[in-house]
Amino acid sequence: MTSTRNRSDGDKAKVRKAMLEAAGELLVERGYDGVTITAIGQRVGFTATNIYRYFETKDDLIYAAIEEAFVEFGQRLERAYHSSDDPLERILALGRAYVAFAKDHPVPYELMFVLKTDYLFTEREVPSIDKLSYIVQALGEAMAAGAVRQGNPQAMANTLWGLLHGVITLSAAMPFIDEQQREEALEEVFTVVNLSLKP
Amino acid sequence: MTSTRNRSDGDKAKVRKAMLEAAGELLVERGYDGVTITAIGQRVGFTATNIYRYFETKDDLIYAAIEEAFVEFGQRLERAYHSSDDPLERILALGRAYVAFAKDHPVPYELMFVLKTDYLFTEREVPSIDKLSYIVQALGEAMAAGAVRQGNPQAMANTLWGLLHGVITLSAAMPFIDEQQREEALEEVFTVVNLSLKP
Amino acid sequence: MTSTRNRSDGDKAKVRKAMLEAAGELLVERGYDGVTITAIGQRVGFTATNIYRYFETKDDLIYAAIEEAFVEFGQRLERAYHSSDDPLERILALGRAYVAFAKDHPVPYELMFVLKTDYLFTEREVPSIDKLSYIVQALGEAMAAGAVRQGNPQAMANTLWGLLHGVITLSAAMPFIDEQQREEALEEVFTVVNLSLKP
Amino acid sequence: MTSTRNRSDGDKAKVRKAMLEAAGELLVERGYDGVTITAIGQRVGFTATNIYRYFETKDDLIYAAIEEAFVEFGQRLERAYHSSDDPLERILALGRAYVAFAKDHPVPYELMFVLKTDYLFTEREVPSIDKLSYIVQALGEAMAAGAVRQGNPQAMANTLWGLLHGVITLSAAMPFIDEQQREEALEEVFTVVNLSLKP
DNA sequence: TATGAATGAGTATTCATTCAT
DNA sequence: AATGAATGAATACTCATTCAT
Repeated sequence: MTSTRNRSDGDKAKVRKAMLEAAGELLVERGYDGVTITAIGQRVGFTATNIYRYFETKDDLIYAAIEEAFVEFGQRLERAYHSSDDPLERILALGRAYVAFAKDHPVPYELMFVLKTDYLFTEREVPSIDKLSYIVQALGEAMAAGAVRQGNPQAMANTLWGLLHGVITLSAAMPFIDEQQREEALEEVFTVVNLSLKP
Repeated sequence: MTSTRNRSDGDKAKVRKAMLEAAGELLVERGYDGVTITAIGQRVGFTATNIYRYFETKDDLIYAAIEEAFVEFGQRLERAYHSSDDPLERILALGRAYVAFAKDHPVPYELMFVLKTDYLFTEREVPSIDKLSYIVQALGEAMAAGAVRQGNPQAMANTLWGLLHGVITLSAAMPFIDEQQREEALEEVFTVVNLSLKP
Repeated sequence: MTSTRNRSDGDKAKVRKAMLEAAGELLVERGYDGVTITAIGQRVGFTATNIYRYFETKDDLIYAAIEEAFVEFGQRLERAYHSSDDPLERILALGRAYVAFAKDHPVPYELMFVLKTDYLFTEREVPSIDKLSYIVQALGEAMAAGAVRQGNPQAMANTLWGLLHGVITLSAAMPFIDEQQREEALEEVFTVVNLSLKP
Repeated sequence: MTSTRNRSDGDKAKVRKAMLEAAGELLVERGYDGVTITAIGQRVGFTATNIYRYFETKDDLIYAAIEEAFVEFGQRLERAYHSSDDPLERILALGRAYVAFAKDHPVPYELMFVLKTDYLFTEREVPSIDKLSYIVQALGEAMAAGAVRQGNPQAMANTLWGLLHGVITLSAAMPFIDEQQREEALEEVFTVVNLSLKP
C-alpha cells in the first residue's frame, strides 16, 4: 500500500523520527563529532541530501531530537506523579521513573542532560523542563504532610536530581565502572534517597 | 647549558604541559570541536606542526591530558585521606576534596568524568583511578569502626561518588540550572551525605 | 473549455512566460547565482519539478528568455525605424528607442547584451539580431541622402551601438558611478551622437 | 636554488599572482560560476586546500584580483597623462591607453568594469579609481585651453568613458559581433571622440 | 497537469597530518 | 627545535534533475 515515492504523512513522520533516532544513536556511540549528516543518512538508508527535506540544518535536527526527548521524558514524570496519592510514594515513583527512563532510553537522556548543547539555545527556545517541577511539587506536598524532612523543596529537588543523575552517568562517562557496579549503585541510591528524605 | 636551540628536558616538559593545558582550556571554552591542533599551537605560541614533535597524534595529546588529570586528582584524594585519623572525618575530607577539585579545576574534571573518551581507550590503557579506592578504603574502615552504617563499601562509594558527580555536573550540562541553585544543591549534598552515612 | 486540469495552449504560454519573467527578475535581483530552478518555481507558484514540463533544462529556460528578449527588442527597433521618413530623425529615433528599452526593460537588456551566455550557443542557434540591421540600414540611407557624414555604415552602426551600450552599462557594473552621473552622461551622449553624425 | 618546500617571499608572491590570474582566466572563460576554488587549484597545479594558505576566502581572492587590476590600470592612465604636454594629445593618449589595456588585458578589464561585484564591497573598501580622474583633469585643462568644446568635464569624461567601454565590451558580451567588426568599430570610435571634443 | 521524494555531483571550507628544510 | 608548504579526507549544504504517482 505504501509507495516509496509518495509518503503519507505518517510515513513522513516515521522517516523524520528515524532520522532523529539515528542522530541520537550516533551521538551516544561516537560522540558529538560522530553526528554527521552523512552518517545519519547512511543509518536511515537515505542520501545525506535527503535529510534536508526533513530538517533545515543539522542543528535543527539535533534540536528536534532534544525537544522530543523532553516531551517523552515529561510524560513519564507526569504519569509517575499521578500514579499514587501517598506523598512519599509519589516521590519514589518519580525517582524510579527517572532512573527507568535513563536506563531504557540512554540516548534521549544524554541528549537532555549530558550533552553540551547551550549553543543551540542562543537562537532557539530552551526546551521546557516544566515537567521536572513535579518533583519540586511532590516534595513540597510531602513536606507539608510531614512525610519528609523540612527544607527548601527546590534545592532538595535539585540535590535528589543530581544524586540520580550522577549515579546514572557514572558508567556512561567512566569506562572504569562496569555494569554490575552501576546496578549496585543504583540500588544503593534509593536507600540514600530514603534516608535523606526521612523527617 | 640551556640554549635556544636545544631545549633541556625540563623545557621540553614545560612545553608539553603548556600544550596539554591549552588543549584543556580550548575544550572547556569552545567545546570538543574547538580543540584543534592549530588552535592549540596558537595558544602555546608554536606552529601546529611543532606539536607533532611532542605528541604523535591529536588523540595522543588528549589522552595525555586525561592521564595527567588523573594524576593530579589522585594526589588530592591521597592528601585528603591522610589529612585526618578520624574515620568519618576522612570520608568527609575526601568528599570536600572531590568537590573542591571539580570547582577549581573544571577542565581536568571534565576530561576525566564528563567527556566521552571511550574511543581513546580501545588502543590505549584505561587511565588508572586507583586513587579513588581511597574512598572505598575509608568507607570500609569507617564501617569496621561503626562510624557509618554497614553495607558494601564499593557500592556505597560509587553511590557517594555519583551523588557528588551528579550535583557538580548538573549546572554544566543543564542551562536551566543557574549558579545559585547549584551552590545551594552543593550545600544540601553534604547533608545528604551525612544522613546516608549515619549508622 | 479551459479546465483546471487541462491547460489550453494560451494558458501554457502564459505559464511559460511567467517562468521566463521570473528567471529574468531573479537574474537582476540576485545575480547569476540567484537564478535557481527552485527560486523560479517559488516565484511562479509552482514546484521546481513542474518547470521541467515547460523547459527541458535550466539552460533551455535561460536561452528562451534571451530569445524572447531579442524578439521584443527587435519590435521596438522596427517601430522606431518606421516612425519617421526623415533619414536623420530615423537614426535618432532608433537611438532613443534603444536607450528607452534599456532603461525600461533592464532585465531583457542584460540578458541580451551583458550576460556572458556564450556557453549556451555552442549547442544552440545564436539568437538573431537581424532587427539591429535597421540601424545599419538607416545609416546607409542617411549617408546616401547626405544627411550624415560618409563612412562604413556597419562600422558606424557598431560604434553608435557601442556608444549607447557603454553609457547604459556604466553605472550597472560600476558601483562608483551614481545615478545622477549616469543621467547626465545619457544626455551628453546624444550630443556626441549628433556631432559624430554631422556630415 | 628554489626549493619546493620553502618558498621565498618572491616565490610566494608568484604563486599568489598565479592564483589571481587563474581566477581571472576562469572568470572570462567560464563566467562567474566557473570560478571555483577547485578549478583555480587545478589551473595553478595545487590542491584547492592550499589556496587557503594564500587567501582567507574565495571572495578575498576575487577582491584581490580586482584590486590588482585597478592598480595596474591606474598606472597606465598615469603614464598616458604624463606622456604629453599638449592638452588634446593628452586626452587622446588616455583614450588609447584605455583601449590598449582593455585589448591586452581583457581579464582585469572585465574584473573592473564588467563583473557585478558590488556584493564584495559591502564589507570591503571600494577599490580606488582615483586614477580615472586623470581623464576629468585632462578634459578640464583642455577646456581651459580652448582645445575642446566647453562643458562639464566630469559628465564629458563619463560619456567618453562610456563610449570606449561600450565599443570594447560589444564583442565580449555579444557573440554575434566578430573580431573584425570590433576592430573597425574601435577605429571609428576615435573619429567620434575627435568630433565630440572639437570646440 | 503537477507534485513529493530522492539523488548525484559539486561548492566552499576545515583539519589532522606529512615532508623537506 | 621549529617551520612553511602542501595535501587528503571529511563536513555541511545547494542545486539541477529524475522518477513514480
